[in-house]
Amino acid sequence: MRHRPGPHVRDRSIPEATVGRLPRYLQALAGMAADGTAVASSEELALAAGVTSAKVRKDLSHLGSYGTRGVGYDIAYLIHQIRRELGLTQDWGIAIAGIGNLGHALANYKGFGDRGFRVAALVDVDPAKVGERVGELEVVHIDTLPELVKELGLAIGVIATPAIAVQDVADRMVAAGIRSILNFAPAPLVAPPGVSVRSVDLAVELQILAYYEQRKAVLADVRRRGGAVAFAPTR
Amino acid sequence: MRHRPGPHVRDRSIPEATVGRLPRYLQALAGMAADGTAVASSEELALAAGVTSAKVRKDLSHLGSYGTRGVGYDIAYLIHQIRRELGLTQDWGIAIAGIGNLGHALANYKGFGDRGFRVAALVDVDPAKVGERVGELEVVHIDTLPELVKELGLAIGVIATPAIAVQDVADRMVAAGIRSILNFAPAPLVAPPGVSVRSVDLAVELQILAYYEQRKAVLADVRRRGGAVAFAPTR
DNA sequence: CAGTGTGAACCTTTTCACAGCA
DNA sequence: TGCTGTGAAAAGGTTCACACTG
Repeated sequence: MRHRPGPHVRDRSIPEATVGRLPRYLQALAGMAADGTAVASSEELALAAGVTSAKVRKDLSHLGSYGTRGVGYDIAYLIHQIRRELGLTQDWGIAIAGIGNLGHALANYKGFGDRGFRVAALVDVDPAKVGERVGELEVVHIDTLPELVKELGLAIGVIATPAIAVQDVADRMVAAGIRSILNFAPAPLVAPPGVSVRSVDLAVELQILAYYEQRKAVLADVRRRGGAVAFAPTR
Repeated sequence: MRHRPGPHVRDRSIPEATVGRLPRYLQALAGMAADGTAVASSEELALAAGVTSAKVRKDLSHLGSYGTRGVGYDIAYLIHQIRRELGLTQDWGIAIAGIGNLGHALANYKGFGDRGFRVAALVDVDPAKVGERVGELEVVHIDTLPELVKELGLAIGVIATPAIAVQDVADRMVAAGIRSILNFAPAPLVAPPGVSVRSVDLAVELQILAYYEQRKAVLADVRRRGGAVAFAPTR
């Protein structure tokens, strides 16, 4: 049950896999624009984004026909269209919960501001953390989240707490009116329907690499004995 | 061209999607074991890991038949099997390159040590950073990477540099003998075949959330006018 | 008889290959 | 002529449903 468009409601949704790649195209296009390039073919864009040209064409075709046959895509125009599609024409206020090592790093991370996200609030449960200055912000107690969300118009919450606190913090965020959560803590999280959640677990990424690394060792061994092998995926 | 097993070489590879979930099962199982539970059904494990029970059974079936019909899975035994499959019975030495905000946070991140990864080296190109102590380690110049890799037996490199430095750092890592790279910098990275790469871009995750957040607003609008809607995926 | 293990159906994503347009 | 846009085919992943077994 992914799509149930009503009568006369054109389905404007874009495949999930494509949504996941649009930010990378945006980044690649920004690099080209900075170099003064005006037009890019699907082949060039694919190279810069690290995917195949067929994927680029298929992905972009979901946004509309923004290319010119025989020529390529107008970079500035395509950047605009992707930004519009991703909803990056407005800027998004985000709240970071859990101001430990990772929370600090996220609060200071330049990459957010550059790409339309404004770190607008830092919250923590620990009274000892409250009042600490991090960059231009002061850490406040998580109890004030409901007011912050209303006053600052926050839509996205980032969780950088220890695993044990995840569900509690997520519940508080949802209660405060936040409807999108990015979770960095190594624990799953349940949220009511209508709230989007993405989880990034740093150790999980390493464990996946370890699997393929180990596999390479095993395969090298097999190969030495005369079997054929295939390389690990690189995503 | 993913698989080309030679004659008499049984294909022991596990689907990529399954590999991506095994670490989560491991985590869920660890939690259950800590609670003193001895056996878990696919239903219980699914709940704890945030997936469906059919997925759990299918995923685990790729490892072998480690469950008991009518009963469930022996937690301790299953943990052992998954750890073995992921290659977590050995511990992996990792090198972190780029000791800025994010590099600091990663160097101090407890979650790595807890799960079989040992941060064994911190490197940077900036001479001003060299010599700085972070936790129990001292930052050394990236030029010493080849010796570090050999002496410490490092296999995995983590890149936490600015985007501009990514490719250079990756090339140095590969030259030094590292064959798995986890990249946190917001730039794509090309590596020779045989080197696995995973990229995690914090701003990309936010951009994906922004898309669904924006979409919810649009859909709420459509719904108000009488159309039917579907919710954004929550992965 | 509860719950695993697994074919088969279904859905999504990727890749192919080429018609059609600037 | 060169490159986009897109149907059609192939591959990969998920869900269903039930035979089988401890």
